[in-house]
Amino acid sequence: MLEKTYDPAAIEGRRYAEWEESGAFAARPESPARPFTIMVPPPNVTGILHMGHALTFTLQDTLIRWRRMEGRDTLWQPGTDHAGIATQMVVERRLAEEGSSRRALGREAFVERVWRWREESGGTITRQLRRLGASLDWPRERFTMDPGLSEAVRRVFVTLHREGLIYRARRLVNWDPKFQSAISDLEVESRAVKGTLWHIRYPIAGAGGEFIIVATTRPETMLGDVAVAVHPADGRYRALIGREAVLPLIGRRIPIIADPYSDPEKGTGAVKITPAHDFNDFKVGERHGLPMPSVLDREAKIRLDEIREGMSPVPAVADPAFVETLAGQDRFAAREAIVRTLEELGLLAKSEAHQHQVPHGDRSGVPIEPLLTWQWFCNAVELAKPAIAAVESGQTVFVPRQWENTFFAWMRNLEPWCISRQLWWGHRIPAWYGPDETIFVADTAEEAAAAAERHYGRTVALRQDEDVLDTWFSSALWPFSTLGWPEKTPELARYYPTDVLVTGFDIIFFWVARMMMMGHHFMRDVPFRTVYIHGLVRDQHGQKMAKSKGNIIDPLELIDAYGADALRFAIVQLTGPGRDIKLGPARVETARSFVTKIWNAARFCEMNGIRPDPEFRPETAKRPLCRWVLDGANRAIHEANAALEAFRFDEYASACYHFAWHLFCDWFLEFAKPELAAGGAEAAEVRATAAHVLGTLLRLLHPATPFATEELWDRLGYGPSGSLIRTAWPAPVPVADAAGARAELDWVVRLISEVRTVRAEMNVPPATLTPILLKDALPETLARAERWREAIGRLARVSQIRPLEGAPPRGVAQAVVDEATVILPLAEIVDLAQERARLDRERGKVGREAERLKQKLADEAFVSRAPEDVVEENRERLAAAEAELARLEAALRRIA
RNA sequence: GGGCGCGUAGCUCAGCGGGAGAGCACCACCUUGACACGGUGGGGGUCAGAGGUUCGAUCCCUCUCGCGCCCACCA
Repeated sequence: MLEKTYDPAAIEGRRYAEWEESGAFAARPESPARPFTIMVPPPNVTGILHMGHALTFTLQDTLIRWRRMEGRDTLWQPGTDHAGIATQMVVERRLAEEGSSRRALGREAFVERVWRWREESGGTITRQLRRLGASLDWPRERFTMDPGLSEAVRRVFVTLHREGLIYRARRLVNWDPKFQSAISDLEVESRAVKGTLWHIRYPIAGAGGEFIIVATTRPETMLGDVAVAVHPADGRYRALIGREAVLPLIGRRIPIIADPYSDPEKGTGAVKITPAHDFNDFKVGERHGLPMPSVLDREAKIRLDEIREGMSPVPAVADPAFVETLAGQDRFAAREAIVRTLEELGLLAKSEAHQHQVPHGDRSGVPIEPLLTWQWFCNAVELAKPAIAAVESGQTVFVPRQWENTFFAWMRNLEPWCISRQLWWGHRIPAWYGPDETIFVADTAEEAAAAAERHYGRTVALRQDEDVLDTWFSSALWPFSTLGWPEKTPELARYYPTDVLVTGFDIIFFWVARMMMMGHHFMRDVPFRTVYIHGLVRDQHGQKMAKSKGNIIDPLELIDAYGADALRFAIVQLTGPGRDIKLGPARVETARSFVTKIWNAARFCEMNGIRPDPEFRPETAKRPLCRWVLDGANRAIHEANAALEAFRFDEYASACYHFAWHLFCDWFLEFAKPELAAGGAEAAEVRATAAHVLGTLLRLLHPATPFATEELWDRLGYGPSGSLIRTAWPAPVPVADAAGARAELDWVVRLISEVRTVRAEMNVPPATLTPILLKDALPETLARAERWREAIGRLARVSQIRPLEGAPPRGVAQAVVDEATVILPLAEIVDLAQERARLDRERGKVGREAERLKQKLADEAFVSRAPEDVVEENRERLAAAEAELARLEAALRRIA
């Protein structure tokens, strides 16, 4: 017999192992079934499960389990990402704790060390995903640095390079001084910083005492200034265009140029141009053919080697000796020293507090430094074109649709994607340099050597590029690299394009867009047909979870406390379209109550000999009760299907919840109790129906709450242990005269509810049974009441049901159900004044409704312009309201 | 600066042109033989505000207010 409450801890581990060992999660490439594929967004290999994972994996697992039960050949492709910067950071931090560093170790030993770290911690997240119940096809697990996937990366790089879509260039890039690596535009985030705007006097050359004042937040970069720009239409400076300014501290003469980049509204309207350290200045420099000296090195310290030549002392303006003291200083220290010196020289006109946006590395948290370096770039603009077209044409659809705008906005404004990183952990760029720096891009060192030999006519020593690729480069290949590309595997042919990608909006650009670019280019087809974008998990107050706020909720703690099913059901319930979800322990606790409720419904069935009956044909059910609950189950199936098809997880959950709790438990099982007690053929049909419907419910719920449903499926004998996961998704069954069954049962439900309401409001003690008298009831209503005497008696605490003959007794409470008035003779219990007030309230409510409808129907404009069916519906409602009103008034007269 | 989203019962959210809903919380009663992680009944909303379109607006349009997010050139 089932325990009184469900104990997830005792069951989950065993059930999961059973599924996994039986191969229940495995794709079946050889099966005739239509495939259904989801690629997991690969979590960081060394990561641990957080709420965001719990959300995304629960939703994916729900879809996968549903489609699997529908008979599709499901492939849910698992794997992990090497997460270049993130993982390197972790290992470097550990080295620092040991008093070592990656430089001390050297490249080879360091990379070795990262692999070891992966061995130690790489299994954590996959273990945690198992606890959540994720039915991933584990034997197919991939890692972005697996040999096969690495080969795919090299093949893509080589191909795109050959096509001119990957190239090496010396460009201004976002440089992260902490990691000492370039990062992409996406890895830069703007942060509001309270800074200072310094107004600096640049003396006009050959004009004693004249200045042009520039405003800057970055005086340390002025060492690399090559011009001062003003707007061509700015009258204030027109006379100065074409003249020269003397660059303070340095003494070099720099031109005053006219360029529309200069904004007369900003600062002083004159802007210093430092092409090597500012993206806009770089463009100005290119337009005007200006030199581009760098004054900051890879650590963002001052370097002077590119500007020494132009330095010369100028009294009261330039001081090369001071500048020399800046060499090797940190950018912020240099800033202070420069400002101090400018002030001493009287060149600081003004300094004002200034709030501005400063780009920071999203992982390092330090201000980004635009730096002129050699890097590898990918022509994202070109690759984006077919991806944009695919979304425009609907080959790939975003759900919710609005995300397509975000996607387009970004895809139509791309810059070249900087794909090289000056890190050690990652895919090393497959490019080799000859003695004269000729580049050989090849899949392997051997091929590069062969190409070099052909090129030079002799064997030469090659040096491989030191850089690795952006992590997202390999992630972009995930939908096909995991399936064996560049080999033409059966999996690739069968499972690409995938069906759905489920992920958060935060990686639409990083990942989704790039998979679409690469998928199109290499597979000539979209990587997925639907992109489902879910929200963020927040804490119960709507705050973003963050370590710094201390509001992190650990999904594993929730699983320990309430069970995986409860966490999963809570997530599914909360996942509506385009909204963040607020999840706290209270929600999960509520979801656990639901799981317990199902458990107890099953326990009731077990106790009452309700067992699955393979002989049972639902379409032959005769009892209205049976046909009614089967019809209810049919509707729940329809609702669940529609909801899941539309990715409405919330509606799927509420369809199950409502049917299970309010229809099956609250009414059906309660009605079933007397029938079961009666025994005989009728009880047998009720039993078989109950078993059938419970089976339907377990199947419907399995995608959301797999563990408890699987346990019950087994314990109640629905199928062999561990088989629910592969059992067919429920289909609606034919129900004879469903409308008739609904009419009958709905009336009974209404009658019982009315009697209960009256009793509660009249404070009739539950222990007191009351008879009810039916006035004006039609013969069929009386027959119906007679048929349901037992259930009504039990559920409404009614001792007997009689038609009212003659005048009602004194001291009654009354309620209207359709054409009949239900009279409860309460004699000494009833408080007449209270009953009058109660009926009066009812009359008021119905009267207001009737009045409203009457007015509406009296409105000529409404009747003539509204659609006929709407008018008709309103007429029917009015008739019903007026009839009820009349009965309520009659009831009031009786006790007046 | 540009764009997107959201303001509906105390809380969390559905609904998005014709009767204001759910879950939780709350109040009252109930330890009734599946379940107190339960049962029954109940109270609670000028659907942010103002205009407009319409026979009719929580729903469509405009504006205002409030909240959140994304993108954007460190003057």
